[in-house]
Amino acid sequence: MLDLTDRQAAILGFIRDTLAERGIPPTRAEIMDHFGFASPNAAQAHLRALARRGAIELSAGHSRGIRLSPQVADPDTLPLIGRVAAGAPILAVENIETHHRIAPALFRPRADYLLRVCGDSMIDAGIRDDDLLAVHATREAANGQVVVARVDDEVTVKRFRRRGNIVELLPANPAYEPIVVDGSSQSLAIEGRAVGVIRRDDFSDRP
Amino acid sequence: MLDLTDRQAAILGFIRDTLAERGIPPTRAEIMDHFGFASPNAAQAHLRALARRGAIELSAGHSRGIRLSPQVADPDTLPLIGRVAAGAPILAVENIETHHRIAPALFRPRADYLLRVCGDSMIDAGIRDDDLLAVHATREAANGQVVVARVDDEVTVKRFRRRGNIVELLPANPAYEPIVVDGSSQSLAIEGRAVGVIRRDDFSDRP
DNA sequence: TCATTAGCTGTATATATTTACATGCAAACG
DNA sequence: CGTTTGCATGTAAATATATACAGCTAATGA
Repeated sequence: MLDLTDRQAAILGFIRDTLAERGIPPTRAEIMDHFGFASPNAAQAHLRALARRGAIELSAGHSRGIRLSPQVADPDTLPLIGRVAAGAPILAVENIETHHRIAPALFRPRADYLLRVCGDSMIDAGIRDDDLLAVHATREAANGQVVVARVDDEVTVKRFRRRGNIVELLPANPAYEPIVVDGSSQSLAIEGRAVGVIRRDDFSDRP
Repeated sequence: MLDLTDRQAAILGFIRDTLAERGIPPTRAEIMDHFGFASPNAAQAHLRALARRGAIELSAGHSRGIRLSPQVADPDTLPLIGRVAAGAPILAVENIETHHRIAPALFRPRADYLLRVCGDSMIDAGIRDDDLLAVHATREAANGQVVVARVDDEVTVKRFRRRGNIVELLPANPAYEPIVVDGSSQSLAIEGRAVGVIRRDDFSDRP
């Protein structure tokens, strides 16, 4: 995912540890001491490498100006995907609205991201407009599971059903029609499986 | 709780904000700039005052050596309440099944605990058996809101409606009857308001 | 083979940061 | 009434910190 060398991973680990133990990131000199470097510049070079790889962000001119990037910072956050740009991978940066502090392991299997649900086509399955759907990223789906699918660049949430060569994407709402994909005229890709839902709502019956 | 002056609370708030926005605590000079002080010593004096009151901890000789004390740093877990023992306060230790890593501030107003839902009496409001209901602990409820209420030692989740002296607790499922409390024969206590729901489920239509 | 990258040493310096000291005013406390 | 506390100004110095420059070795890929 981030493709760090062992050494870089160790430096990143030290930053994480310092943050956890002292509440502040380390200075170059502290990194130097911890790893036994003879020059603060060794630490500086590592930090720049980590920044280049997106593991950390550096803020110039400020002491301890090191911040862990969101994915690295807290393994207990999930990116929230809003409107998915046509053609872009779901997890592309431009689709990420924000990160929420929710342990991915709260769900089984583990959630990889949250997807904001648009429309009420799955309402009978208890999935409502504006819900945050917890999604496990996988290409595989079994009949009856609710999946995040991409049909001709359009991302949709539906119940999956395969019959021989034909895949049906079934809404859970009588007002909607099933999507039938025969594999030749349209392209279909399974992006993930729904593993949970989060709703922020006071359930009030008055607007 | 901590008995801070307004000014001290403002300083503490700025430290918290800086931490949230930049990932590092502010320096004395940054505090000075933000509040328009003419001297970094004003900030220094405030920090010492906050440390004396236990709101923060200072580590001498280190830049940005400010850390929020545990009580001040907002906790990022919510207790999960399972079966509520008769007579015990909801948040009593014996009711807490476990803690889940979910930011309380993900919900508005802030969630104080999660309650495992038993039964499907609120299914038409999208609250299902075994869901985790995010609850904001409060004694107050407005008509139409979904509340956690205690009627004669029994804890239940229902929609709240008051008509004069009579309170109705309405299920969202035609198979159930409303609970009517007239305030004399039965005791009623509002424990909190529903502010969200978390479901761990793959939504599969097969058991 | 040459450019690039990772991973360092060593030196130097500008600047960021903490922190002590001296001082003042107003309000609260015993 | 004297003392402490909250809230500041103003100055100065020690020290913590970031960061540039110059160079080195070994491994890697074009």
